[in-house]
Amino acid sequence: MPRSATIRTPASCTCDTGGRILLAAEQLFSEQGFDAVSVNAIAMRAGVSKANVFHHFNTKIALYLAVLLRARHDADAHLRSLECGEGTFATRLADFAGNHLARLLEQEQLSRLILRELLTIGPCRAQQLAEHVFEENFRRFVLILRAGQESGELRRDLDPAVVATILLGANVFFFEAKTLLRHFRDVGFVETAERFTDMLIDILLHGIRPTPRHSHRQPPRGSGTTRNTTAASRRDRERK
Amino acid sequence: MPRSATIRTPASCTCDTGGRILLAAEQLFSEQGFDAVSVNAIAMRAGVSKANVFHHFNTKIALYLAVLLRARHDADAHLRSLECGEGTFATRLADFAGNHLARLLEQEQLSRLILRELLTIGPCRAQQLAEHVFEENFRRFVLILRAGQESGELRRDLDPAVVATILLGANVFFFEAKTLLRHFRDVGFVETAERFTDMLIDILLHGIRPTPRHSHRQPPRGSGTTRNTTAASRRDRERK
DNA sequence: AGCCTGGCTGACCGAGCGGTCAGAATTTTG
DNA sequence: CAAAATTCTGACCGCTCGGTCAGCCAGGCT
Repeated sequence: MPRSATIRTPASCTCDTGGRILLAAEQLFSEQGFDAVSVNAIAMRAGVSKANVFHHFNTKIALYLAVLLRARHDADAHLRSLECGEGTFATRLADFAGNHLARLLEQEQLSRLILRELLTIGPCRAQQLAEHVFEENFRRFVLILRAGQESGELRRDLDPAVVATILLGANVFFFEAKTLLRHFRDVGFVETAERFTDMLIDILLHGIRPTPRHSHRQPPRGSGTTRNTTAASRRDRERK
Repeated sequence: MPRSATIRTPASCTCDTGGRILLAAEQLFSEQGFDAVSVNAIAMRAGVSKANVFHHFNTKIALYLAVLLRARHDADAHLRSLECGEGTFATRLADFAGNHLARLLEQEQLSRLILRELLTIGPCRAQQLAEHVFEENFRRFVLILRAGQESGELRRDLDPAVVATILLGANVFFFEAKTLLRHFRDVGFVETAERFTDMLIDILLHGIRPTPRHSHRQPPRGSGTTRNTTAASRRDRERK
């Protein structure tokens, strides 16, 4: 039995051959999609023979599943590492939104891979896998929102799932369309994801209609030096 | 010169052979993407021979471009037909959001096609075409928002493009993820797009934090008979 | 030494791909 | 009616695809 029947453990994969294949596959799949990438191309980028790819992963689709599986593993590990329970509702919301968008952007290839999978309808391939990926984040987020409702910091007449959809959708669309948005006029917020998160949270919290609080601070457009920390120093104002 | 060199006019395409091919291609491309669909499959669904497909469209990619072109034509025509200028800012916003989401849903296949195109990075294929599709809608929307700022119904310290991104992103994500969201618990708004639009506009206008206005109307969860008209009868409350 | 085992490879296979072409079938034109 | 033009098809081409297979080669064991 020369073929490795067990799925390769997600860890320990940058030095051995299987890891190189997995890495190459991740890059190519997310750049061009499943169908457009040939096993030969993966083998060439990994610096091995095509037959060797089939030696490590029985079929092309098994390799694809391994890539998706590793994506899920990484996502879970990263998000769980910053499992936050402290802070006000607003700060937790901003933290979640900022971290979610940051992860989308820094794991650009995997994000595209999963979003592409989302568009492929039907019970085919690994849709349930992407489902698991999303459900974990979604539920964790809904929990934060529920807590906000119980503490009185979030309107009780809102469906938390709708709020979650709006926030996640804004982030995902920002990610999907940023190459397009960059070419539009009227758009100046593409390069700084933090500014987008700030404005998103601001809009979600206060709405877009004029209020006495917002009518006076007119020029927040100047790009100051508000950087580095994700969401720690930006919530000086507005608390409770 | 047997081949039709000129691109087929988008209209007049359900009876003649070229139209049948175009229709079949639109369905298959949007279901499975460009690479996963063979010309043979398109020909079979259209009920013609493969060679006949190449008789009407010189190459496979020319056929793909024709499909995208027709999508843009239809989108422009439909959206321009309801070019609204009357009503308050809130109603115009709700109208735009509702119509945008309705079009996403009713033209499901084409929407998926364009979103998939959006995920394929690089200067390849017809990305600039999708760019044109989006830019038209985006600018029209930003114009509505600018008008709201000038009339004092929208905060002047907000970047209109950010507001547009949030709203469009919510709709697009609702569309993309609705098959997934349906399987989640905590989610009960998937089947009725109108309810989602209502809550989205509500959140955008008023924010998610408790206000005296919203603290009393607790149970909007019951699914009444609020249907049929897109956004005409729903703005009885809240005006200026 | 011999041998075995597992990672690895070049050569190969059948299938299906996008695309071509000569010519049949049909319609238009004179 | 016949001729010309157009629409359409079956057979075919070169090519690449996912996948297979016999065997090479290095290292560990006895």
